[in-house]
Parts: sequence; C-alpha cells; structure tokens
Amino acid sequence: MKASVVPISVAQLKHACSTCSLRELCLPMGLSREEVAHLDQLVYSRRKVKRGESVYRAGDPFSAIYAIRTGFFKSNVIMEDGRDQVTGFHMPGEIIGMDGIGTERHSTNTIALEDSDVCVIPFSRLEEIANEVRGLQRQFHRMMSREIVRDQGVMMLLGSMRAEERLAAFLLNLSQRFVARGYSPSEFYLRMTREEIGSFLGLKLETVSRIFSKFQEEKLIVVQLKHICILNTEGLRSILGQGG
Amino acid sequence: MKASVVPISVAQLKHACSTCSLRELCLPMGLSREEVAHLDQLVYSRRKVKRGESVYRAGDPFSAIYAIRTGFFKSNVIMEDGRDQVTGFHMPGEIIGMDGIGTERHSTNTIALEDSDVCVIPFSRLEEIANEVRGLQRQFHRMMSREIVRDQGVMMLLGSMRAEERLAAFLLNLSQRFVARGYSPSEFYLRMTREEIGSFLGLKLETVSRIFSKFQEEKLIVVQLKHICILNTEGLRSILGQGG
DNA sequence: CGTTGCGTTGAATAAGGTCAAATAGAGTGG
DNA sequence: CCACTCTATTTGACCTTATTCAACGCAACG
Repeated sequence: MKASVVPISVAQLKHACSTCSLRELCLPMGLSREEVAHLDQLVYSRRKVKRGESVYRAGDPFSAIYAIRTGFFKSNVIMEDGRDQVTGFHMPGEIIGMDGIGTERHSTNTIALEDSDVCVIPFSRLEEIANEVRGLQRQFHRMMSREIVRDQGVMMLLGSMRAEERLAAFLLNLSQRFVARGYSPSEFYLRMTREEIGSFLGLKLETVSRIFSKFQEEKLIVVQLKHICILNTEGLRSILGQGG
Repeated sequence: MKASVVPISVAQLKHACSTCSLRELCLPMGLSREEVAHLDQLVYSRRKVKRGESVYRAGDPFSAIYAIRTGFFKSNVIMEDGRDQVTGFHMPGEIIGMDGIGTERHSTNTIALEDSDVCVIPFSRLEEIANEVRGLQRQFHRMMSREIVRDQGVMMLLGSMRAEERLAAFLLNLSQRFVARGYSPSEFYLRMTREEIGSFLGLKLETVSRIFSKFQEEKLIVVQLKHICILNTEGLRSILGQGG
C-alpha cells in the first residue's frame, strides 16, 4: 500500500502523531511510518482540559474520541438516584470516549483530575482514514477490544475479590501503567481521592483508607496522603489469590 | 453506493443474514438491503454448540467473532487460583468473541448453557468487507461500543448496588432482552444456575436463592426453580435506587 | 488563623458469606 | 415404571467483612 504524501504545516507537525513520544502506547502503536503519517492528517487539534473540567459528559452528542496527551482522568456514571460509580482512570496514551460510538451519545462523564491535554480525533474522519489505512483500522479495533477486556478485568475485581485484593490489584495496575510510560513503578502520586478509589473498587472511602494503613503496617507500601511507595511488589501480588 | 450483486447458492441462502429473522437485532441492524447482501458473503458458516461445550476458551487464538443464532451462553474468566467470574450471559442476536481482537487470543471462555447455534464471522473477512460497506463498518463499531457500555453497566451494578438491587436489575435486564426477541417480558426460564447468577452478580448462590424467595414473598415474582414470572415490574424497578 | 476538604481511626451495626442440613428434581439403569 | 444417584436449590444458624456513624487530625488556602 502506497501512502499519498500530503504536506503538513509546521503548526500541524507540532501536534503530529509521528513526532509524539506516546506513539508506541497510543493509537499509532504498531503502525508503519507511512501509516502514522496518515494519522497526522487526522489528529490535528488539541484541547486543554483544566482540573475538574470534563472532556465530555454523559448525554453529550458523540463526535470524537480523544487520546490523552498529558494529565489524568476519571470516568464515571451517575445513577438517577445520584449514586456515582467511577468506571475508570485514564492516563497519557490511552483513548477515551469510545463509549459514545454505539448510541451517538456519551454514556459516561470523563473529568480531568489535573490540568490535562487531549488530542481530538474526529470519529467520522477516523472511520474514513481507517478505510484507506488497513493498519489503522486494525489498531482501532484492537483498542476497542482491549477496552472490553479491561472492563472484564474490573468485573472480576468487583465480582470476586475481597477488599484487600481489590486495592492490591489497583496499586499493581497503576504501577504497571506508570512503568509503561517511563515512570517509576514503585513510587507515584495518586491523582484521585480515597473516595474516587473507593467508588472505582466498590468500597467506601474509609475502607480504602484502613487498607492503605494496613498495607503500610505490613511494610508493603508507604502511604503519605497521595504519595505512594510500593516497598514489596511481590507481597502485594501475593495478596491476590487470597480470596476463595 | 451501488452494491455489486453476487449470486448466492441455495445452501448459502439458507444461512444468509438477509433471510434471518434476527437481522434487526444482530450485525445487520440498520443496514440497507444491499448492505445486508454483502453480509451473506461473509457469514456463510454455522456451528452447533452443545450444552456445556464452549465456542472458544480463554487463550484460544482469535480468528472469528460469532453471532448467536439460537441458544444461550455464559462467558467467564478463571483466575489463577481457580476463582471463576461470570462476565456475561448472551442470547440470540448478540455478538460474542470481540474480546479476542486486541490480543489475537480470547480472554474469556464462552460456554453454551443449552444446545445452541452460532454464525461464524471470520474476522479478517469482516474487516475487508467493512472497508467496502461503510454501513457495516459503522455498525460493527457500534456493536463494540455497546459492549463497552454494557460492561460499564455491570460495573455500576457490582460497584454500587446492594444485593437486592443487583438481582432486580438482573431480572429486569433479562426481561428487556427477552421482549426484544419477541418473548414474554414477564415469564421466562433461566438457563443458568443460581451459582452462575451469583458469580455474575458478585453474590453467593445462597444469597441469590434467599433474595428470590424474598421477592416471591413480596409478590414481586414467582420462582419455581428456573421458571420465573415477574408479577410486578414496577415493584422490581422501585428496588433499584434503594441503595445509596 | 480560621475554614474547608480530605484522610485516618474507632466502635457499633448490618449485609452478605459460610457451614450445614433438608428437599426436590433430573437423569440413569434395572 | 421405579429405585437410585447426583446435582441444584432452599433454608437456618452463625460468623466475617465491610459499612456506618462519629470524632479527630492534617494540609492547603484565603
């Protein structure tokens, strides 16, 4: 397949996938240089999202998906009675907004937990370009599928793990994702509150706090508010599987 | 868009999407007559799955997704320590297997709960034809997205509902899906055991049984083993939202 | 320096889990 | 067709876990 070469302005290049350091984690993952060049025509706009602001809200008309460039997000769903369930946390290189494709409206809110930047990927353009660039089509399908698999992992966590296991799994998952982004696997800042962690894990904030303290007593971690040090990864891992 | 007309043998037609009574629930949903005709070239093989057999198992190489033609399925994930979490139940018209796209291997087991039939949809062919038939590409993306939204609904259920709410939501969800398929919304047979229901809902089988009994005492339903009659849909619905 | 939001900790409570026993169907072989 | 077996289900008594309620500490911020 030959890629038609289209000139790109300097302003566009500044934002181009082909020069983005996240390209091996994000939509361009595994694409050839030519294929990524096509993406540069697709992903030309950025959006800043301040802490506390949302990228989209449940019910908003769907028009684009977003690649996280910098920052940290949570997604949540709010029930009629006001209960609020956090359905995920998202970090750079991850794609958000795919929940909106099916109904043309977003089903979740996605809110920045710190000042953040996202790349806007207009969805109809994505579908067009995916038609020309087979690798992109494939990669997009992969990303949606992985979202499904991730969600199944969360179901497993919520459906059959005890509170300590959930928190251990949560910390190990964050650690893995940080390390994939070149950060320390053992030391990081939580961007979310205890309540948000609890909501995501199906626990109350007090339970989260207590278990952090317990892990600290057991010298598995050091917690200082939002600052986490994992002292004993294997120890945390061994907590998984103590459920029955 | 003009569809090129390709002759289809009688043997193929027998299995064709264009003559399938589920086409308004399944992959062909919303496609034009011409577009559905393209699908007839894609979905040409059927597979019988006997009760207890699996369509695919976790770890199996991914090659196709499947449209359920008849029968009933559960999907589950099994943890290293043997714990088994049911991640979904599936009925005719639904698409299963999309979890395998991302890693080229399935991440769940999907097992027939009664003798069933599935239409085999070879995935690379699907991607090819989706390139030619825009409506199909769109529709496939919709189906993946809906799977994501469904999973978020399960997260909500597991993460922030009490046991009674979970079971009420479960029954109402089944009821809705049956009615969409032309069955009674208020009377149906459960194809799964109490243990499987419990696993899906993050509850023990005894809890499921107790709550069924409680609902029966409250004249919301009649339970006779696997046979369920919903007497008071509004009553069940009002149980949702008694949690916070 | 008071206010405010977030986090920690303790004691009491409730929800659901565990263990155990009884029962009821469904399937099997005589 | 009947007796037998196996599995699924129901129900009760008791126990564990996580929640609730409440008080307090800490850090950030105006």
